[in-house]
Amino acid sequence: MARGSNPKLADVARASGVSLATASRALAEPDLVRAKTRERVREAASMLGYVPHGVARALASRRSRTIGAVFPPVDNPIFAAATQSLGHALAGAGYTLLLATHDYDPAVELVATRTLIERGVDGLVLVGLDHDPMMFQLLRRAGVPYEITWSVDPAGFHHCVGVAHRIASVRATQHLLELGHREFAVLSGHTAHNDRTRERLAGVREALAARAIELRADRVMEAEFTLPQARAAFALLQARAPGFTALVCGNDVLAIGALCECAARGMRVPQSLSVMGFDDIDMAAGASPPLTTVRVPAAEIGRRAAARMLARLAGEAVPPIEELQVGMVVRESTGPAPR
Amino acid sequence: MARGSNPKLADVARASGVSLATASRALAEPDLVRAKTRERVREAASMLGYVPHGVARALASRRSRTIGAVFPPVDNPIFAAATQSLGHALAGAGYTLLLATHDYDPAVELVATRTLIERGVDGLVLVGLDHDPMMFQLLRRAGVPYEITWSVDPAGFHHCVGVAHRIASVRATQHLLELGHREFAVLSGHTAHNDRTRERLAGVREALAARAIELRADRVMEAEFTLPQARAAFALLQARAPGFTALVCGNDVLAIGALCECAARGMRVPQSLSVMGFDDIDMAAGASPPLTTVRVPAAEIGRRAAARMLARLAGEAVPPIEELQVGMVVRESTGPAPR
DNA sequence: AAAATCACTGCAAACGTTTTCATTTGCAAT
DNA sequence: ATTGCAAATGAAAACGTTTGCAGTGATTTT
Repeated sequence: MARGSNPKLADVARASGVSLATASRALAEPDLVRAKTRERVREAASMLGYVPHGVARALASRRSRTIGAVFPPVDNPIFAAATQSLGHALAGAGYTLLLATHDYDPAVELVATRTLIERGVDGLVLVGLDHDPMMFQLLRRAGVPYEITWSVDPAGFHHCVGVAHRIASVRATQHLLELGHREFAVLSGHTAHNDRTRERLAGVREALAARAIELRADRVMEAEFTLPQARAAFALLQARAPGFTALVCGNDVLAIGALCECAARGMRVPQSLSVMGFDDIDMAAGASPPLTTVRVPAAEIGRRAAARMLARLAGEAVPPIEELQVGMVVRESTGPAPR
Repeated sequence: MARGSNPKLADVARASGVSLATASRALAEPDLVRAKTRERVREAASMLGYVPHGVARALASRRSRTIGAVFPPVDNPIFAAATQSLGHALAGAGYTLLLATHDYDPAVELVATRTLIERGVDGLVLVGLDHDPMMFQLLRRAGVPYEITWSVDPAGFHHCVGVAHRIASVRATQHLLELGHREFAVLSGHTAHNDRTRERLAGVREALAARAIELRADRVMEAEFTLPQARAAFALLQARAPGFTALVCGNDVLAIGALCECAARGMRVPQSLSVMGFDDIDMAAGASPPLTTVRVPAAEIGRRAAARMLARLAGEAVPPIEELQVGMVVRESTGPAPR
């Protein structure tokens, strides 16, 4: 436990007979010192087992090489994938990802963001546009650059990389309409504090309204993004307002939950009910029946967010808005409407 | 972008007419200053919108209130659950979780660990016992306390909180034996750099050996922990050495992959093949058929790891080893052996 | 040969806190 | 009033780097 006795840069400098400044440069900016000196310092460093003190470095240089991410729970596969690729891309550039999660609670999110800023992150990655108003004030005061993921800001006010949820949702609904469905139900995520969910729901409404088809209020149900909750919500939907032939789900987790419940009650998909997902998580292809869904490039969003942030930190100009394309993936959970 | 102009503690001190030291104490150790002074300082702080500079604080106090975690990819639901609960528990105690992931590559893991140590984490949470030998040297030199999760160290050398993979695996295999199965196959995770996987496989072998039942080498297959890989591996297993009636899987992801492939080829589970999982992820209960598996308390492992680490940092004595109980969850993917 | 340029190197001042130690203050007991 | 003591405060030294500026030779230019 000899933590206090860790070699510091001063020890390396002494061991290699150079000044602190030169030792620092030899390790951080190799081009600035003569090759021979550089080698001497490096050797001394590895000899002593020197590990730079990142905290001190951050204080002195006013950059921590750390990016914070404030995400919903990563037990949702799409967020797991995005954080994964985000972290990977950042690590490749010598940055570390500091991850915080918030359970869809804006207050928790605010605290987490504040904590990350205190920890001195060089940049932040957020999810969606719905935040406590204090968030943006906090971000502005701190002068921390941030990227918003998943959503794109129609006002063009924030840097964003995401997809057009509403349009994708319209397309998905149209797919069902083309199959002849007229009786719709929606298994949505909670719309409070979640603009993606709201947009997706709005997309369904928009597509139906365009054909003058009613979406009954009792056929819209909100549930948490977990399998058990989704099953329960679907059961409730069936009990409350049966008779729909198409179910549009806020995401794949909800859709797969619905499929599980269908299987459990011997309901045939897609013969008696078509189920549409959203996201195209890994599970979707393996579900039974394989889930028709909208592919959202989650990992790509993470990668792009990393790339954009790194570019901005390097002082490069980055287009404020980057919209990624989504695609319908038609599998076997949707079929012609029964009569 | 007025980052440079952020108020610092000195500004707060000046504004409230006290010294730097008193201002620091008023905010960090309220009991040490007179109530009246404390209020004056607090007021000045919120007036100015003062946000403490965590990096400077960490440097001066030699504690960062940050815990690092080096995990396999969190797209595996068990790790997502564990990091989630870990982060939660730490946040509740004013600590931040710094998460790094490593794709089951010991070299990457070593670099990530080193990075976290450089960042000044107060403690580390690792997964399993298989690590680059340099890891422990690094940890010892840095004097950073660490907790190993999932596995328990038989030698009692490290602080651990985990489960007895081998014994659980023996039990799971016995369950299949009791159902009359004699022809076994194993769909295992990669055993390199993964002691949990090896122990689980060893458990199967042990249980079979006890009944003098052979496990043919061509009936053991390793695959990555993803659905598509699992499906492919299962297909290969079927092609290479068909005829087994029981399939023991290294985890639920692999098992569900196998179930998907069974469904795709019209193979009836459990009538013609029994499938056994491991972990009891959310999906397991919803799979079709619902998966028989071994419940591993992933979230609880995260919580306990946090509690243990916090206790140790607070100087409390913590029993070095904590073994959590696992339980068989018998659902519908296992049944009597066909004849 | 002097001057100008260049590539390195070193000194010392940040960076924004916490914490030790000494000093002052407030208050109760003489 | 004085004393004694604890509680509250302040001055200044860390914490381990980076970095602006100045200095040193060596090398080139005039």
